[in-house]
Parts: sequence; C-alpha cells; structure tokens
Amino acid sequence: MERRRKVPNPLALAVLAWLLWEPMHPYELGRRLKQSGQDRQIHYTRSSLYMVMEQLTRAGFVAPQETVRDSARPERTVYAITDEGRHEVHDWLRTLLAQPRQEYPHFAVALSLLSLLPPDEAVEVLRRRSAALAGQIEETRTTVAEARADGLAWIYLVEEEYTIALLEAERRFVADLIESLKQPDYARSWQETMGDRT
Amino acid sequence: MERRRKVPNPLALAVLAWLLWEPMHPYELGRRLKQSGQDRQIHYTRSSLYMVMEQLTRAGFVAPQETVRDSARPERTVYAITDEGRHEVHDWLRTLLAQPRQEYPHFAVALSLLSLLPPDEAVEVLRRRSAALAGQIEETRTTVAEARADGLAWIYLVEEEYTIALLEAERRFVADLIESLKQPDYARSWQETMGDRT
DNA sequence: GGGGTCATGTAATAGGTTACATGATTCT
DNA sequence: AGAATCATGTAACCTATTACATGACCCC
Repeated sequence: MERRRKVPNPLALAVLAWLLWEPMHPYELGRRLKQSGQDRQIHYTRSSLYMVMEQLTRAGFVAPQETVRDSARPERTVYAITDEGRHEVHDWLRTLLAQPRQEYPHFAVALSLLSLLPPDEAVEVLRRRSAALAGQIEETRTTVAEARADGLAWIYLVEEEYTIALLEAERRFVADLIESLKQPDYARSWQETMGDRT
Repeated sequence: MERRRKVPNPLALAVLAWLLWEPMHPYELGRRLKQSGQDRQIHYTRSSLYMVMEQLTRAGFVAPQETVRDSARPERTVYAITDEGRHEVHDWLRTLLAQPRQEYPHFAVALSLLSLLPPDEAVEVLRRRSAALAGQIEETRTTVAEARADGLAWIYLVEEEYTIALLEAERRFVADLIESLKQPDYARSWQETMGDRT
C-alpha cells in the first residue's frame, strides 16, 4: 500500500524542493537549509547532504550539471533537479501531508517504563521536564515573533506553530500525569507491586 | 552536557528493562515486546534485536548466560543483565523523562513546504489527514478501553494516553490550518507569489 | 606570519534493514 | 505426505555518523 520511496530520508525532500528553485552544490544547500531554519525540522549532518545527493543521483531525481573548479576552493559539483525529481517532490509532499505516519518519540518509550520509578522520583523528573518544555515553547514563540516582525508571512512559519502545538499538548499531559502520580493510592499500590526489588 | 549513550537505540532500553525481570534470549524478548504492546512505541525489526543484544554485550550491560541447544530449535543464547546494565536503565530512564529531546516528525518537514501546493490542493490533502487522525485516535482509545477492561492499571497505559494527547493536538492544529488556508486572501497572495511556475 | 576558522569534501566505521536459510510443527 | 507457517538465526547490503584532510581568508 505504501510503496517505498527510492530515497526515503526527509532531507532528500528538502533538497529537491530547493533545487526546484535553482541548481546548487551540496554545501550551498546546507547554507540555505540553515538560513531558512529548516534545520530545526530536519535531522542531518553535512556529510549526509553529500550522501543524499549521491542517492538522488542514482535514483534519477537530480543530475550533476557542471563541476566548478573555482581554482581556490575544492571542486564543487552543481546538481539540477530532473523531471522525475519534480514529480517526486509533488507526490511525496502530498503523501506526507495526507497520511499520518507512526512516529516513535523517545518520551513514549520512557513513559511505558514509568512504573519502574518510585512515585516521588517520577514526579521529580517530570517536573523538570515540564520546566524544560516551558522554556522550549517560549523560545519557539520568540523565534516566530522575530521572523514575523521581519515580515515573513505566516505560511512560512506554520511548521513552528505545529511544534508549539505539540509542545503545549505535551506540557498539559505532563501536568496531568504529575497530579495522578501524586495520589496516595498510587504510592500505595506501587509499594505493593514493586516493593520487592533489590 | 549530554554524554552519548553507549547504545543509544531506544530498543536497548526496553530490552534492559525486560532483562531486569529475568534472563532471556532475543527471540523471547521479541515476543514480550509484541505482547506487551511496546512495539507500538518502539521501532524495530527482529534482526535489530540480535544487533542490540550484541551491542549491549560489547557495552557490558548484558552478558550471555548460557547457550541452550534444545536439540530441535537453533541454538539460543540467553542473556542476563549486569550491574552496569541496571544502572544504565535507571539513569537513562530518568534522563529521558526529565529532558525533552528534539524530535523530527515528518509532518513538520512537509508543513515547511506547504507553500508549494496550491491552496485548494493543500486543503484537500489536509482534510484527508484529519480523517485519518480521527481514525487513529479512535483506534487507540479502543485499545486502551479493552486493556483497562482486562484489569490493566492506568500506569501501564500511560504511553497510549500520551499518544492520544499528541494526536488530538495535531487534529486541532490541522483543523485550524485548513481554516486559514481557505481564507481568500491566502489564495490571492499565493497566486501572486507562486503564479509564475511551470 | 602563525593560529583560528571558513569552505569544502572524502574515507573509515558503525548501525540498521532486507533477504536468505533451515529444521519443527501443524494443517488438510 | 506436501504445504504452510512457526521459531530462530546469519549474511549481505545499504545508510548514516564520525573522523580526517586541505587550502584559503582573516586577525592581530
């Protein structure tokens, strides 16, 4: 049902999208990703840029256009998007938007093991999380406000709004969870079930 | 500040947690993970179980205890957790709970490129997402209700509640976004900026 | 003009996924 | 008994990350 993308790494999508605009070499791509703030949504390293360019080339989504040797810097290969590449961006983007895919946040794994910690310890660490979340929310809000003050339209900040929405939901969840863990019946039943451990 | 874990894969945490209970061989681990529903929070394949066992062994968190050859099945190696392993579980779990880590949901990447789609197309795909989200929420609720009917305590379902909280936040976000995209000024400004493309 | 640090890329290594293998067991 | 499927593991292959390399520019 979900046929595999030839280059599934999301970095590849961003790269293709930039090449829609104009041909570029990998290092330049990196600069744009950083400047546009997309590095906050995409996990990558400089090396992975070279890797995906290679993969995209093999897949036929981009093609090396020319190799510039500007006689100082190392040789830079400039890549251009192909027609298949253009098709891939459009199709992939639609799919990504239309179909939620199972994500695996680390916090969920930790939650599934929460019963291992004594109740008061659990409350303590979750309080720390809550504070950290508040900080991240604040930070993201600031980023958005600054960009907007610079005249950037809301549509180019929508991914940050999404981030904020998720962070706030998590903060509320954690607050509720802390309350539940503080109930004396929880402490009691935890003692009963987990009391017998070294 | 954040020293790297020797075995950063979250599957390793779940494995260690199960071994706290009793020594096991990898295949058995797989069965437990599936039966306990942790496979909904952790991304892994059967092979990666063998891999992490190897990594955990190298790291000194587990040790092969005995190799059972029950003269029918292939040889199975039973692993036991070590003291360092016990320490690692506890420390890792606390860290994971206390410190939010940057996650990279695919949807955020797609959102950052939303401006590439014509407004009506964007609305259409987001509506499909919204419906899919509603389905997932419903499904998760059912899972929780069934488990609870079986007598499972809330603390063992807390990760599912978290999933639900995130899904609902996303659904609300998408609903709002759709409304924004339907505004006629958005269609107008999209035409102006993006009208000039093939 | 030697010490950072940009700019740019390659190579080595570790991690993870897919494909393959093989002897039970169970079904019809 | 042959087909399907379970139980279990290994090997081959990609992917991604870390480490290494190298020439310019820039700063006192």
